[in-house]
Amino acid sequence: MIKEKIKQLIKNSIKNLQNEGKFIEFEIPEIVVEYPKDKQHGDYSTNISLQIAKIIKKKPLEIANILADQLINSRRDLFEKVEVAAPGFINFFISKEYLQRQIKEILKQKEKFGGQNIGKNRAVMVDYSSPNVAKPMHVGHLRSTIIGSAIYNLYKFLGYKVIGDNHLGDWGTQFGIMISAYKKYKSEIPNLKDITVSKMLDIYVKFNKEIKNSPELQDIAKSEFKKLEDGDRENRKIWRIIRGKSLKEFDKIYKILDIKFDLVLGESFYGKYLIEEIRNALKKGIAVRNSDRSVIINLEKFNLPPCLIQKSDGATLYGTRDLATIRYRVKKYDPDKIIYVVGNEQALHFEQLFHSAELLDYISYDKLYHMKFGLVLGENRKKLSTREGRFINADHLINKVVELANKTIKEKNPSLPKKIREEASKVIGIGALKYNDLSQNRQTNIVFDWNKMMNFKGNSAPYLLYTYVRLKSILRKAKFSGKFKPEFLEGEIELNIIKKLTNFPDIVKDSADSFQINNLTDYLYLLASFVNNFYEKLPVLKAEKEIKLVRLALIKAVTIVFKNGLNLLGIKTLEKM
RNA sequence: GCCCCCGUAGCUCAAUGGACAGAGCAAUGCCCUUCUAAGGCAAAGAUGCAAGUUCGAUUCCUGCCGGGGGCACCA
Repeated sequence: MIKEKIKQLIKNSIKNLQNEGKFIEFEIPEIVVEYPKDKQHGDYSTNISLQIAKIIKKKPLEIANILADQLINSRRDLFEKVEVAAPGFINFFISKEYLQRQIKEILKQKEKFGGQNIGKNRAVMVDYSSPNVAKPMHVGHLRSTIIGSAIYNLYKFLGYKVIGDNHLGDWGTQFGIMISAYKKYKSEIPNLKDITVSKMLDIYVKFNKEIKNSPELQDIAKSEFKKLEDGDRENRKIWRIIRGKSLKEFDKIYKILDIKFDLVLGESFYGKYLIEEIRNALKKGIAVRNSDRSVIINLEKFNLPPCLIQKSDGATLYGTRDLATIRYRVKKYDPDKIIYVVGNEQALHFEQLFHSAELLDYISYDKLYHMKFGLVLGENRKKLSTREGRFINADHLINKVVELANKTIKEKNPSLPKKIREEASKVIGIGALKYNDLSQNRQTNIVFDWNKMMNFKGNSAPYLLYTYVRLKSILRKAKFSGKFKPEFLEGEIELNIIKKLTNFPDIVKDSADSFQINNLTDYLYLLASFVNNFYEKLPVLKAEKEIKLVRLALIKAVTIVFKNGLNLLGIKTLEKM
């Protein structure tokens, strides 16, 4: 946590100067420490002197020089130099000795470098994946699943008590459609217990097409859902069987992706709280009942359309269940944050939901986060729609990527035994798939592109894994004994790698705080390119004894950080590929 | 019509209001008798338009153009 250290030092320096009467009284502005983009500008930088200059209307360079003097004198062990760059940037160059000590720290920590107890067991809930029952999982849910599980890992690593909840879409009018479709096409399904998910989808799509021609089918679907909600025995039975079948399919995907949840409650779980939910909202005067018997929460003061929580036929909606879910979660876990990993398209819904939850006094608005991401669009740049049967099946995608990985290994490394190859293809293929989603921050919609998904070069998981494998290969040939003399670690290439390694804890924290996992992927990619440059230029096995030992230590330290970093992304590491 | 997201190199992406806008793919030229060439090195290439705030704008404000999504009885 060098960033925090530097922040503290700056604060102290400013206070010292103020005590000496150097600056007139002013509030210390927010101190921001950055990682500069290139080597020339040092290892960390801040433009705090500019901020101060703005407040006290003095020359930034002058202030920067005074501050820099203070800083270097305060920690000669930490900084090699503290340099002022135009117009008011202060660059910190970490000292060689400090870096040499850091490699020992990293090696001491073995497999957990960067794990911190910032969370102190405070709870964070992550709501992710949440596919709709009775439909195949598609790429959109895959994004939520992958991003959600990474954010889960990050918070866990920081010491939070994290609860991952797969909030299944297993309730609502869409289920009314499913039940109606089943009843309509019953003759095609001799035994409900043998129904497959693809058959479910088939009749679902077929029924939706029919709705377009005869809109009265929509009403039938609604009433089937109402019956389900009211406890109709037949509908409950259909629901139970279809739900169970779907869950089995989902579990297969979660298993291959190596994704776990603490809770899989689903929307249906909250059925029993919904009447109370509506009554409660009415009683508090937050919700009102319209003349047609529907119930809404007015959100005009937030410039939002009202949130409907009960339909005129008495049935409940998405919003009702989500409110009940929040209330349940707060009561049971008292989370610091609830993070919803859901696509952009639901932005309005979450705005409504979060404001409603605050109005109802369940939880404050700023503890609720919609971690949104761009939609995955089809090749025609239009939204993929399950209803219309246009989607990319997650199952299919996973198989295809793993298959390609297998083929690639066969080409690149034909001597690798079949069994190892097959294990490696899973790690590489699924890693590539995950990395592709995690390395992007922007909320731009993504046009689904097979070529990109299958790109195993450059900034991709296979590149990171390749780097890791090569390091492991060296460690197999010359075992690292743990003994080395850090003072032999002094080449620029090696020191730059150590600098990078010491950033790791800061990067993990920043990624979690800002929900920007691509900070972490960018970091790992840059580290990998440093390392590739390193073993291209500097021999390890053939180096002189002390140099060899210290380089082995460096490699060992890098593998520790790599392993931690990749695991946080949900990517496993491997020994050979 | 109203609201939200987005517009950066030929393509896909990066950049808490900061330094010279970073990468990868594709295309060009080098490097496998040396720890896995899924690699390394070199050169080339970009902020939709117009004003504004600022010492400083890809980032913030306003307008326009372009793409996508959403707007109570779906989730």
